[in-house]
Amino acid sequence: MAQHPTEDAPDRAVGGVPLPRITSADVARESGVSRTTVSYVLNDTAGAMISEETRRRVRAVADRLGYAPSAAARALRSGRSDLVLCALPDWPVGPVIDALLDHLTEELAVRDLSVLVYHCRGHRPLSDLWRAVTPRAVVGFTAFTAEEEDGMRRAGIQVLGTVQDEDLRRPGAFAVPQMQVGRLQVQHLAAQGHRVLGYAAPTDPRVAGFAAPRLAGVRQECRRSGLPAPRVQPVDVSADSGAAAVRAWRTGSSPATAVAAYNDEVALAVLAGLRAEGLRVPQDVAVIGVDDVPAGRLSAPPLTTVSQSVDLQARFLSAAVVAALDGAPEPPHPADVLRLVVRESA
Amino acid sequence: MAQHPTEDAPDRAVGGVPLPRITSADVARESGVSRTTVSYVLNDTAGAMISEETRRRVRAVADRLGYAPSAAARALRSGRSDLVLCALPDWPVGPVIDALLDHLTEELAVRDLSVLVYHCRGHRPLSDLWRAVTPRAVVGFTAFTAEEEDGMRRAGIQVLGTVQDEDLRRPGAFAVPQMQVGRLQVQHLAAQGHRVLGYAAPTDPRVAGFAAPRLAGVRQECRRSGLPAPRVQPVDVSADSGAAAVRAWRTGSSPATAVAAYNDEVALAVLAGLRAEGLRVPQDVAVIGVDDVPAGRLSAPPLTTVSQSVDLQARFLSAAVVAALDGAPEPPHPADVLRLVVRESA
DNA sequence: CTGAAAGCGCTTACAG
DNA sequence: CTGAAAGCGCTTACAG
Repeated sequence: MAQHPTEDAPDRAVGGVPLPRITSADVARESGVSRTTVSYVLNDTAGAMISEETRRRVRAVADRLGYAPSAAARALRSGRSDLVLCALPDWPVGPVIDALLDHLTEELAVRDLSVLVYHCRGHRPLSDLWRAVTPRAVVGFTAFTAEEEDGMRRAGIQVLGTVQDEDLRRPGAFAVPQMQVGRLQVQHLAAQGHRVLGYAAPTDPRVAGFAAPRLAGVRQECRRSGLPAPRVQPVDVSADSGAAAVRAWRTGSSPATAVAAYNDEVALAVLAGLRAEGLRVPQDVAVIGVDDVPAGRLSAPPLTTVSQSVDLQARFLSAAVVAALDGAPEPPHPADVLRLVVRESA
Repeated sequence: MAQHPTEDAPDRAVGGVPLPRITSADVARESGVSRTTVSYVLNDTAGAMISEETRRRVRAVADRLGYAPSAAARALRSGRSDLVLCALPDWPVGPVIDALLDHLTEELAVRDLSVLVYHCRGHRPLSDLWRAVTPRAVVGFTAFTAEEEDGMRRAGIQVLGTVQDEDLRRPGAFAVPQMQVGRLQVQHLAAQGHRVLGYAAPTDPRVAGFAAPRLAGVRQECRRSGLPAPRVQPVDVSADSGAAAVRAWRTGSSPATAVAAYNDEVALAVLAGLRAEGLRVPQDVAVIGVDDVPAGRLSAPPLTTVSQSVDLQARFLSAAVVAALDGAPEPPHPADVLRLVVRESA
């Protein structure tokens, strides 16, 4: 916005008088054919017998006029759009989902599909949106209610979505097995000889859906390996919070010698807390995170973590969307999405 | 996607037979009025004299049937939608823009506007998209070409966009003054008595648009303060890269005693490089970043940085979009968006 | 090889 | 207070 009004803003001066839209009728008139022909040419409709000469002319005129079909009209007519809607949860997404979206956008662009991202916030129900834009598919990075999902399916929209681990066999489900994430953390820690583990849980209640299965996996693996149950402490993104948790873990007759964190960000806070308490990592306390964020490579010491291999997931997700759209069988889930990245902290 | 086919997938079994859409005609028939009346009631059309009794009935039926107007039809009819499109650049966005989007989504939801985010990737031109969804406004977090912007304006779409510092007076422009960011970094460093500065530039060519003005600000402030020109080194997100830059800064007759980094992520890499080279922060070399990311609070030592106060920016952006939509005068740019956050690294 | 015509679902003058 | 009718721009049988 201009801080001071300027004289030379012709675009704005004539503002409020939008030029009429270029329609297929304009292209038809200008190239001396019917709208039918224009539609056939521009959509490469199979079985339309149109001379090369006519095609060339129509395309040239469309280009010259800057014609772009109205998606609204097309959607109204055909009942479908070229849109894939991604619904994001109301918690901060972070680099993993960002990367997933980027990849998906690129993959689907080659199929002439546009990915639109909706941040589920505040009070507009998602249903307003999908009824509005009638996307071909909706990809949820947050759980849908059963009614919502039913509604979309009934409207002929393909629904893919993250689910909790136990629902992974449902059609359209995709998810990293979050329990497995927790198990992997404990396996690594136990292999290093640690027996008493602390668990750094997130404080943001909105991520509870992810946090619960990870912690469940940690608990389960502790049981399996014959370790005592993990000592859970909430940790938010501050050194103070990390330090408080550290003090709690170190008290008692059997202090924890290793900490599994909900994710790298929380792990970084634990690292800072450990530093503040004068404890060495990994000698006094080992730490392992989840996600493999860039900052984890740069911390002191560099963070051992569980990577979710975004690339594999992204490729699978794109393939799953395309398959759903084509009515093709779903692609196989990728194996080995989880990878242990051993650096110095554990 | 199911890992194994399941028997109990009734939703999928009947798939491909989408239920017909509920239309305003259905609501009209069911409530014994005309479609006109349905439209009047549901849109609260001013000047429509409809009995409270009728309104109640229509609304009840609409609810019961789960009626939601077709955005495609509405857009076709009115030439406008309830959508605001945000165009993201093709580089990784990070938490600042994420926060901006979240806030914008919430602000605009109360005006019944939905924010849709488009990751500009690959080969689909943006114009395909805005012609397709005919949004009320397009907010660009990346520069538009002049033709693109012209096209949108002519189609009656409000265009807001980030611009380089020098264009800040253009209508629809919003931007944090990036040069000012660089100046602030140098001012702080100079106030601490540093005279020879290193600059850690990003290696990703896609962020050049942001990097250039920040570095220009650093250069300018060095000149003004009578400091020698900053010694620029590229740094990517790795300790090795940070260490290489550190060695370069420390060689020669007048080694740098402080480093300004393009952003916090790069600053974290510099910190890691300094650590690897056995240098103390800030005693041997001071470091200042930009963005105030969470990881910067947790690093060793905690990172001094320039915060862009996302809240203020978000509020301004929302207000600017709403004003543009209403044809109201643009809100004043927020003052003091930039804030120095002094922690321990400088 | 090409065109006239219907219809997707909505809103809005216009006419009762 | 309410309804019949036009028209937004497109695609697609259908008829030449």
